[in-house]
Amino acid sequence: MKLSTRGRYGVRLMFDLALNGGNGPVSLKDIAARQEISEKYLSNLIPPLRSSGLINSVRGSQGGYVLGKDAREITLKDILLVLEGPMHLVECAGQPEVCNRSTDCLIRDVWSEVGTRMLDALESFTLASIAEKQKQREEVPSYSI
Amino acid sequence: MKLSTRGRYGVRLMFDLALNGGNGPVSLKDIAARQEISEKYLSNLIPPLRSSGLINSVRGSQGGYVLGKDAREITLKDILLVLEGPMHLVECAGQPEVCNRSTDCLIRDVWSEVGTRMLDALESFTLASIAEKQKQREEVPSYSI
DNA sequence: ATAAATTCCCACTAAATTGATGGGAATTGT
DNA sequence: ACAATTCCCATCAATTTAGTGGGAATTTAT
Repeated sequence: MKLSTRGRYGVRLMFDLALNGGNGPVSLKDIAARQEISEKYLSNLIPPLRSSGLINSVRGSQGGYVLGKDAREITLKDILLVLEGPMHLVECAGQPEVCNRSTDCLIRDVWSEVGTRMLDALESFTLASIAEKQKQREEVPSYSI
Repeated sequence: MKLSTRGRYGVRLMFDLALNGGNGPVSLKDIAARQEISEKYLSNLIPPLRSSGLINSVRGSQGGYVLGKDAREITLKDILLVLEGPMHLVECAGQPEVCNRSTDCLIRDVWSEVGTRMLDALESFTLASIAEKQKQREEVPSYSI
């Protein structure tokens, strides 16, 4: 039940875009450098992010990527659904026809419930809200010695 | 982010025990037959379940397994933790030392929060509560034609 | 005693998923 | 023209997961 690197790196990519995308497109090279992730690996995450509208691209020199919509409207759920596929805990959560035992179908309801709560939690975080927290943290001086 | 078969089958095994363990130990063979899962595969799940106290075993002919404690005290979280290991969404959720970038550490808090909510959801289901739901479902006549 | 049923414990193989990399064509600003 | 980029093909390696095999030990029933 671990999140794959694909999902984790994707979120960092998007978060980096949210923080650094203020003035023009940001190149993958820059993101990769800041996040210390192989540019090559990140490039694999681009197509799904782009085709789902979460990012837009600008080709050519000085090109790069920008968020496809406002950071307040992009949630972790959005990003992870695109990169990890439907996040049902079990296959049959969406397709009842896979499951023909009654006891099993009962348990399926349980998985659905848990999955829903998980997705709700993921949906409650937007790129903007995470960035906001970050800002607050930087403002408040540390009390440690 | 799918649950592995290990976890799913493990829950079904435990649920089967909760339903059929009223009179004496239940053999793996019976569980495997009812749940339509290879007995061999199920046998792999036994050692961790046993060493964690979720089940007890009775060896020899007429032997089998019984729940290690009351069905009201066994949650899905208990079962999945034993079979799938710590369910942090990311490695560093428990060990901050793995992560040395501030932006990353911020996101780590997010993963922790989501993980906590997920575990809370899993903890809210006990074998007894699931069995109870099952009973209710069987009592209520269906209104479909 | 013997046989049958059953847990228990070793290890191994096959399949699927995930992580990571390579190379080159197309596009665009300088 | 050139350099910086996205873009799109594909491949390889590593890890995890699924599933199987065989036999020793234990206990009950006959």
